[in-house]
Amino acid sequence: MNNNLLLEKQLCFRLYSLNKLMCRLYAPVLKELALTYPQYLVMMVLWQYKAGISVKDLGAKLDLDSGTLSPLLKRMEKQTLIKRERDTKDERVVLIKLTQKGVELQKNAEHIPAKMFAVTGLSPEKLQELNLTLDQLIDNLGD
Amino acid sequence: MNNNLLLEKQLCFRLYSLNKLMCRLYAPVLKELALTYPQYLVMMVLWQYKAGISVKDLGAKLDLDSGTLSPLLKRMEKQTLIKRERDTKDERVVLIKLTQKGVELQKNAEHIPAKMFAVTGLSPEKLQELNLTLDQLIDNLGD
DNA sequence: CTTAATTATATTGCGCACAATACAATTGTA
DNA sequence: TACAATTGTATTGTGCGCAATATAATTAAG
Repeated sequence: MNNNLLLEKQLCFRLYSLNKLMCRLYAPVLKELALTYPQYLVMMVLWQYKAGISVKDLGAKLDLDSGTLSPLLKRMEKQTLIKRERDTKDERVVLIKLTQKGVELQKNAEHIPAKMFAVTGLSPEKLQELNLTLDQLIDNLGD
Repeated sequence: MNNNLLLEKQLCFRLYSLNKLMCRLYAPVLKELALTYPQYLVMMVLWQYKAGISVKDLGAKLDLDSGTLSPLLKRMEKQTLIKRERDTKDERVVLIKLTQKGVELQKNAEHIPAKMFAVTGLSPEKLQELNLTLDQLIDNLGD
């Protein structure tokens, strides 16, 4: 009797469950900023690239394609968090830039990382070690 | 300048990325069984509970609610992998049972765990250690 | 200069996740 | 025995994630 197909044995199920748990823990915190979880990830990139970034480069950072990003960015534009404008140098490129509202939202987000770290219940050392292991795994899976 | 909002620092982003990478790695393997990733998780539970299991208990094992499971199970029923029948003891309960086709599919899935372990590039010891850390984290996040 | 290939983005369709709601079956309580 | 509360499942609507396809702009090759 082969028992390798037990749910409890699967690394993939742990990652699947943890990702869902994380999303649920972030949801109420992000609701105060009127952001979804993927939108929060986009905002983190944009807060880092305040000069603007193309959809392509944004997709490379988040590992998402235009099929996901196009509608997501349109929703964010409707909330006036971002602007979308064609690059005059290359009309194929759409540049994403924060609006003033989007820039200012960062102040309301700066408390989040510490708050979320606290709920993990991990020590800083253990978190650091886990992050390194996960980075190695991401690398092995051919990111 | 607060740099805690960098994507690269987030545990949650690593879990988000890894879950997506895992899904993509499983997709071509599961396509041979005509299963999606969540359907594969459901099948693993059903292969373990061959006598049948209620939607509620299935949802408890997978941490999914009826809003996700109901349509998913209907699609699996349409593929004749499962049967859905009301419990005569309590008509509110819907029992999920494998069909003969569903039972036999297990043979075609037994090679998957070893194959997926190989692509992680982790040693058995490292995998074991990671699984324990993730279980602890799942526990801390209040599963 | 033309035309073929490439690139960047958008669109469509499908399958999850999940909040919110609805509803029928069961249980608890007076 | 009424009838209120609870339980188990289904439905609706929104937002991803991604494969497949389309299209316009740019670049490459001859």
